[in-house]
Amino acid sequence: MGASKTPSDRSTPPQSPRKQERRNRDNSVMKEAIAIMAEKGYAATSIQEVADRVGVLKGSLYHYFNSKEELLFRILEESYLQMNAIEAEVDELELPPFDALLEQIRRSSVWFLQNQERAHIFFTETKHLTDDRLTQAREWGRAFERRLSSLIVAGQEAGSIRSDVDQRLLTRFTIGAINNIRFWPSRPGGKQFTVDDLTDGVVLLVGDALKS
Amino acid sequence: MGASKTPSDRSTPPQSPRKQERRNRDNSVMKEAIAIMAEKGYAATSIQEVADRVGVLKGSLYHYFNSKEELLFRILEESYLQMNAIEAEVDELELPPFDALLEQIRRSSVWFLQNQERAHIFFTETKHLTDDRLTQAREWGRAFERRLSSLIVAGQEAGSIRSDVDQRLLTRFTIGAINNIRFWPSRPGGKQFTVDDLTDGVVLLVGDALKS
Amino acid sequence: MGASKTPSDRSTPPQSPRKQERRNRDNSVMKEAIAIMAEKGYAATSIQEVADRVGVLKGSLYHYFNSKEELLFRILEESYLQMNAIEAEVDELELPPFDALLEQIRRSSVWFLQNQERAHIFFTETKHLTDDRLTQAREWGRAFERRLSSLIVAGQEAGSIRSDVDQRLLTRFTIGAINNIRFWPSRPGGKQFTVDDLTDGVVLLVGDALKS
Amino acid sequence: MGASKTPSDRSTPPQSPRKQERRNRDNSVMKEAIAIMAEKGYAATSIQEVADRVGVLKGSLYHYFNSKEELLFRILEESYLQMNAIEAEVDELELPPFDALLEQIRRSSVWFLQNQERAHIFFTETKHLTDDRLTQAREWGRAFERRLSSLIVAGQEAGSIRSDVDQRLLTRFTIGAINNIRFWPSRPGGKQFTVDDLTDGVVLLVGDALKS
DNA sequence: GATGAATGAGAATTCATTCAT
DNA sequence: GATGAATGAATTCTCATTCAT
Repeated sequence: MGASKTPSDRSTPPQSPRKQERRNRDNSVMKEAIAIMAEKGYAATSIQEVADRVGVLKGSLYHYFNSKEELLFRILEESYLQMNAIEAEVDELELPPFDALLEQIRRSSVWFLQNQERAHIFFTETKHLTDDRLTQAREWGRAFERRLSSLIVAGQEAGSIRSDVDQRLLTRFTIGAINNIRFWPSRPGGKQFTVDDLTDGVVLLVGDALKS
Repeated sequence: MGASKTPSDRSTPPQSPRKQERRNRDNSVMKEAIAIMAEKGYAATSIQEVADRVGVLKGSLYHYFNSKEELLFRILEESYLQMNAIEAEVDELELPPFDALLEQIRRSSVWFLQNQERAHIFFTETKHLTDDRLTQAREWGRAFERRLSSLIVAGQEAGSIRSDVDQRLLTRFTIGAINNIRFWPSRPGGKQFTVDDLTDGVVLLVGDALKS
Repeated sequence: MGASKTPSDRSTPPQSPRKQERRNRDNSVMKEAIAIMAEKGYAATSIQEVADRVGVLKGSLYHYFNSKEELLFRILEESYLQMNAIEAEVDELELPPFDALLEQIRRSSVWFLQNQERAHIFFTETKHLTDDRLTQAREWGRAFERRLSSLIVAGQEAGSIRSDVDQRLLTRFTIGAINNIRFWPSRPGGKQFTVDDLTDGVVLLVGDALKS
Repeated sequence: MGASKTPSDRSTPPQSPRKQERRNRDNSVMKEAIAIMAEKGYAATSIQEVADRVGVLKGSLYHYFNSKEELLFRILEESYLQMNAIEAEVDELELPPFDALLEQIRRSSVWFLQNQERAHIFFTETKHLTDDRLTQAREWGRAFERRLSSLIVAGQEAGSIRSDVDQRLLTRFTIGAINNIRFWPSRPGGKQFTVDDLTDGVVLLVGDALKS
């Protein structure tokens, strides 16, 4: 009956020196869910599939989250927290606006490149949340935008950023450039670029586009 | 229009002075499908919902397409054909590379802004195709990239486009900027930008970023 | 795979004498659902089971209702409407209060005995409704109670019904007697009582209990 | 109230000062299970919910019972034992049949009113038992009926209870009246009745209905 | 072309129960 | 006794698709 299961099959270790093997599924659940959702999108991702990859029955996954939507929310939240931490780091550098903006672009880009799947989900799947979760996640996005916007406005006031283009357009242009960097490494074949190659690229290009 | 279900349908015109109704239905199917898929994504869009909006029963939709995937493919194909037509128009102008690139950006942006939903689906839902349809749609995207790439390379050779950044990065940067313009008008409140405002913006910014 | 559809396949049945066999499932669905829910209770009744008895796949049942709860509501609603019609009939007789009450008891009892399953569900499963449906169903019950109550009060005022017991107790006692009649025929073995035997019984007993 | 509960069951506690904690948990399990099952019904009651209210994890509950069905059985059994004790008390009074019957009604009613939830479960959820447990619980119900029946028959023979109605109908009428008293206090608003008000009511009404 | 009942597969979720720790 | 992860089966509901009429 059942499909093997026999988790107690061990027989080798007599006492029990490692009491793991249980808990860390939580990480595994997040990891697999992120991988599948990034590839197929939230709606096309089935709990079954996540369970298969984690190696548990689908019902068991509900020990780790209460609903598929909550799982998505957690993924989004983690991403937000990490991106938020990056903002805080840049703040501490107390750079002048334009430099802060470029530093923010650089660090965000690095994070996006190192967390392509998370980043993709963040920009793509928020719409599947509902109610409070949707409200909150949208607020995260807005906060990110507000922040870039205020750096840009400050740069314009300081004269380091061009003023012949409306700050809202500059902001969206910049956000777009950052968001899109997650697609840059995609096409394999041909020599790969390093993360630094890519980030240097965006920073340079966006910098030249925005400077006054 | 709204509800009702075409009450004028039966009995009156014997021959066929209204071949248009058929056409209209067909257009209506595409239109509603685009609206819903842009909003919710392909996977979360149900045929039922499209049928409701069109005002037909679910089963009847299969007179207009053979499968949901084919419907998606048709949407994508239409978009591709229109974007392709734009490329052809730009070609006919026989401009020097950099100018051709900027003109291409401008016209693509206009199209993206006027067809936000289509554009969104194009960049977002291709992954849900399978087999031949997937292969073909991917090829469309690659062709678009190749074309921009060749303009950029030509511009670099002509000295009008910067050469201190790898052409592949310049290409992706440019594509990203175009793709992202579909999000620019989003936030309502505050004065709206016209399509021209926005296109002038991208062209200016990308131009300044790429010029040598 | 794709294509096909073969719309010209028809050819076999020329006229088609019997066009039934399809629609009347609706009655069948209600009937089987009532039987099972009366026996096991709403919560322990599975859609699967209903489908099995109706002879369709479970998914197909959703052509007949939108949710299990709606199915329950429909059963309850039908019962309510029938019981309501009985009240109206009694009203038309324009009897003095006590006689009206007894007539109401008699006719309700007949209905309860002839619709034991429905009646049982009505008194037992309302609690599984939610929101608006719950509110409405509760209101039905309250209306039934209010009506009996007003007949009893009128009887008290007319002197035909005892006044040494609070009318609310008389009302509940009467409702209880009616509700419980659905259990009277239960135990088989021994000679069965006819519906008339049983109704004569309740009317007589409740009448003697209430008369002044 | 209370009564029995068989506190002397297990081997007289040896030492252990806070053996009560255990007892309390056990009581708490019964108490919460009764509350939830009375409200939602057995089938709609989840072990999870009981555990939540008790303040233990789901799995831990299985120290207190072997299965959900056994839990139900225990609830039913407790009720039966208490009702049985009431019968015994009435027996000891050695009253003439009709008086014994009324006394039985009175005391049963008091118990039902003071144990509404238990009583409700008793009359409502027995059907969810299976096999031996079902057989036994049904026997309890039948014994209760048999007893009332024999009092009624004796009353008829003694001439104190009416003989113009078949004793089986009188029995069911009486049982119904007792069973239903658990619903009498329901509707709040307006002045509440005391337990005595209510019991006096049933006894009076049933008495008048049955007397010869 | 349109209808609408039916299919069959699969979705998310719940749940009683077990068991090693 | 208690924990909590896991099971395995079942449950409600959804959906793309078919097809006789």
